[in-house]
Amino acid sequence: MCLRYKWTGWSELGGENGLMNRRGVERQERLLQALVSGGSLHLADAAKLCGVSEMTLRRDVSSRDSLLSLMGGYLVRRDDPHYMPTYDLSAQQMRGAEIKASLCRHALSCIDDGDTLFIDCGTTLLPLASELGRRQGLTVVTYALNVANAVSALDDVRLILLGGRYRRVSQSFEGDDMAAQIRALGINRAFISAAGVHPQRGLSCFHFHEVAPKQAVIETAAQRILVFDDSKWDCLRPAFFGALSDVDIIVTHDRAASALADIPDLIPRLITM
Amino acid sequence: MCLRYKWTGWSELGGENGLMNRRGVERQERLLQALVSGGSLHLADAAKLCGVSEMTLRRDVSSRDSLLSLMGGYLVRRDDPHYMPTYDLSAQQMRGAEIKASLCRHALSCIDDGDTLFIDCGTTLLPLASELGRRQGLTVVTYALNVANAVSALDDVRLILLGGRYRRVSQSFEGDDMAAQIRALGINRAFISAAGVHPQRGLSCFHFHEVAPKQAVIETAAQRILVFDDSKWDCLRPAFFGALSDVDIIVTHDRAASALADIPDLIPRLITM
DNA sequence: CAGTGAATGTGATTTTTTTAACATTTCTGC
DNA sequence: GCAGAAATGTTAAAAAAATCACATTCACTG
Repeated sequence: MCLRYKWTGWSELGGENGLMNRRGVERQERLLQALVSGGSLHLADAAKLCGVSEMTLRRDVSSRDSLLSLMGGYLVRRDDPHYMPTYDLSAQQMRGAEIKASLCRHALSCIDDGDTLFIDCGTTLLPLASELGRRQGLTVVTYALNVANAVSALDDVRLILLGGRYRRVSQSFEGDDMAAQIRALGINRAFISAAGVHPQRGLSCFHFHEVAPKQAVIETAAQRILVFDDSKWDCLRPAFFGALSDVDIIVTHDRAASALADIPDLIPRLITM
Repeated sequence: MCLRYKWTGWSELGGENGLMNRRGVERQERLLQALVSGGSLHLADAAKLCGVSEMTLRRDVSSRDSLLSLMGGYLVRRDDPHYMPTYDLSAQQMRGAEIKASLCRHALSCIDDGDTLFIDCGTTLLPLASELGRRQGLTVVTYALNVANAVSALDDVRLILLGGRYRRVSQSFEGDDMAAQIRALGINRAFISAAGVHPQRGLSCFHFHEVAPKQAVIETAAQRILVFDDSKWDCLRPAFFGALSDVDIIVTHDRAASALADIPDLIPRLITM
């Protein structure tokens, strides 16, 4: 006889709002460890390993503080938004990602085997970093954690990370002597990003700690390649780091490309799509 | 009139054995680009994006030469280590992970709010790094990429990464002046890992480039905490970096713990489980 | 040690994904 | 334009996963 007058159900308690219990945390710890080096684990196997039912694991995973997630019956580590900017790509986001990817395809064509590249921070150049496996004998210099992670996955590419204090906002490092370190390296080709590109005022970014490395690279690299998408065109950001004429090549498209094409005697060479 | 005398069905032709057609390859190219930096895409979104039915994409994906794969309704890159199925997760491995996690729980109890910690490379201390969110005002110094990634996810922890040339084998960086940088920092508590711990010969690791930072830390840190599991006990590895008496605290258990407990006048304090 | 609430298990139900079979459209060479 | 093949769409059935409702177990407290 259904006399339970105030039953609210487990959903409310244990669902997406709740926190995991002690043993739940322990289980998660185990599974997380099992997946440290990536990979996925079928729910049934995981349940057998932990000695609990699938349902229990489902409940663990659905708690708000879980670091695991379940997709199609497989447990995977919940994506760190840090270096997984596009987790669950909707059609909208895809557009932006596709644009960046196509910019990077063009940028990739500038690269020769054996180059020593600099890759700037931000998300624009991330697809470039992931595609470098197609060239031989490359060395990549960067001060961005997300770029370093992408490059670290490529077996044939040497990686040099300029360390220092980590800045979450830009996912990059800030160091006193970064400029000096950059000057000590022989950078062949530098891929530079910008949060703002203005026809008169030139290149700017959000964070002041990015200025020193950017300028050091502009100063020392043999070839400087600016890559930016339309959303940055005609924008001013707090920290200026250079002029349009400080770069040798510009990779962009659409609005920015046609505006740039109209500038007479533009110094950088223009690559558009 | 069903006179088709030799109809074998599509399954045989288009299934796992077949190759993709021209447009299929184009579609895949597009989707692959969208997923360059990892992540996943729901089949329905992908279908909308490509302007075809879900079924068509399913057929693309199931062709032998596809670089995409489908898990639980989501498209992912087939080579993405994040989604690689982990087939053989033996109770053995699981046990190792569990041991490391429990060692790290003990290590965590050594930490006070406001500490400046050093965390060594390897997998042993990885669970420690992920748990640091429980303390306030911490600063973490490391030269390991995996540790840096774990710490970068924690909002309240300052991270200082000692950069340089990346070494895949140890997921850490090698730099000329790393020792100098470490000496310039005020490290409060250093968590040190070792690939080999020998009762007489002391502490060793696999890679020579780890020796300089480890020794610099041992030399300068206020408190040195060695963490290792049983599999390292009584082992000699190529590169020696210190003696047992160079550390202040040892966190371990089982075989190693009882052997150490038998050593008279052992200098480091022992924490076991 | 009964009683309570949290944690977990079980099986039915609903939803989603996968597969299969066949219809329809598009392409290609003549 | 037409035949035939290739590519894609549509629908139904099967399989798997996710959710739900409630039963059971466990760990405590008084």
